[in-house]
Amino acid sequence: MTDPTAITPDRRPGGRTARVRTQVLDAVRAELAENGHEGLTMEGVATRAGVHRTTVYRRWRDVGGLLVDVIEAAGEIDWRPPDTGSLRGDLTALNQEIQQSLVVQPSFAVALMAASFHSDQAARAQTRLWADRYAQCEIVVERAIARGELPARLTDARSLLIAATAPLYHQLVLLRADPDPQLPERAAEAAVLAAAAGAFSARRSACDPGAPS
Amino acid sequence: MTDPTAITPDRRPGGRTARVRTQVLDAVRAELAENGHEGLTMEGVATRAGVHRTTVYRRWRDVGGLLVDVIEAAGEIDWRPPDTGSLRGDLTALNQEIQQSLVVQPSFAVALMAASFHSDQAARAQTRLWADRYAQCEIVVERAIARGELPARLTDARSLLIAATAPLYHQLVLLRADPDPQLPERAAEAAVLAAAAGAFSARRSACDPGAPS
DNA sequence: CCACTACTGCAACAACTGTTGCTTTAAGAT
DNA sequence: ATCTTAAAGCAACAGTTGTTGCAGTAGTGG
Repeated sequence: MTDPTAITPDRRPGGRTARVRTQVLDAVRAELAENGHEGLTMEGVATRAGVHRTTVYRRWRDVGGLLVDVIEAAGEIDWRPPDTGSLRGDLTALNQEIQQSLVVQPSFAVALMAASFHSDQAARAQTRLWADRYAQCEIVVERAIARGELPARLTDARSLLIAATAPLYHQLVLLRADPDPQLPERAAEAAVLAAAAGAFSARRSACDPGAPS
Repeated sequence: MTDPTAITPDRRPGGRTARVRTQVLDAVRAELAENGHEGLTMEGVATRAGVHRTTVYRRWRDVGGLLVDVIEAAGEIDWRPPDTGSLRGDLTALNQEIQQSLVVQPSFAVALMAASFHSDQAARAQTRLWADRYAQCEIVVERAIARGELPARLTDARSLLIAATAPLYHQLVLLRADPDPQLPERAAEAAVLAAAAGAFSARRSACDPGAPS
């Protein structure tokens, strides 16, 4: 007999269960792309996935649960920041990517942001995803430092990246301005100039491993 | 007899009608503050306002309609940007105000942003409100130019203001980072340095009255 | 091939949301 | 004071959302 308290909790990851999961997640993405995050309902997802309502309710509980799963799946695709040979070029390319993802209609990225206001779970999942992305981007700054484009080691990569990218999100997501084709480059340029002038340096934060206590 | 097609459309702005409106809008603000934008339901607002559901449905149609009214009311309070004597000081103070409004729990500002994803009407109303606020802030840049802190006339006020304030919204609203007491000053400083280095200058946009075609 | 049971499907249900026709109240005009 | 009618209240209704008990299906291990 199988011990119910064993480490293996008698789950069934294979076959139908897995198939239903992909069907449902695909349906979520499709609904999200088609109707925006407004039109994302448990009912709609279930119908499109060819699965019964009850199944979706039981396995994902609510819309937030669905989004968490989708967001985490999005985090698994491997992504590399651009490498153009200059900091300004890298940041501009990065911003263009961001602008692209925010401008396409319907925007999956915007839908995720909007939806993350719905559920704490989804919000946390998205925060994790973004933290990962920014961490991956730090290499851009490190390369710039290695090339001597920035004051050595005195630049806080995260702050620089935020400064470079934040205006895009602000304009397109929060202010809902019309996309400006020059903005990616201008925002990147401004961040580079600020960095060269010594902003983003010597951030006295909790995680300063170099400082002898 | 009163001509029904007269300019006066036989509205009744006074008395009960006005009283109901303030009751309902107060209720919206209270619900928003208490339960966040999630807990904002027509039913809840009506009950709290001591008014019947149908009344709220008929006059405001849906949650978006309620928010439009609240947002427009918020635009009517007169607000002045800080005036500390220096660009850096002004922007820092402005950012501190923004951070304050985003950090207080529960945040009315965040609730409005979250809610503006719900309805196009609310989104448009909020866009208008924000455009007003940024327009009001341009005086801060103009004063700095007048003081000679910035390269004369070559600075696009709007871009500078966006660069200075965007990181706050990005960190606190979208990334949901813990508030950093130094961020308002650092973001302001970075924007000032970038401006001094000539970013935000000579924006070639549609509204360039000075250029002879 | 068979038994076990995790997972899904189904159907009936309660709760909530928004609508509609009608009645009642009270603001504003005579 | 009285009349008119915009606006609010009321009640009954349809549609939607989420839950629950039970029955059926199909992985998984023997």
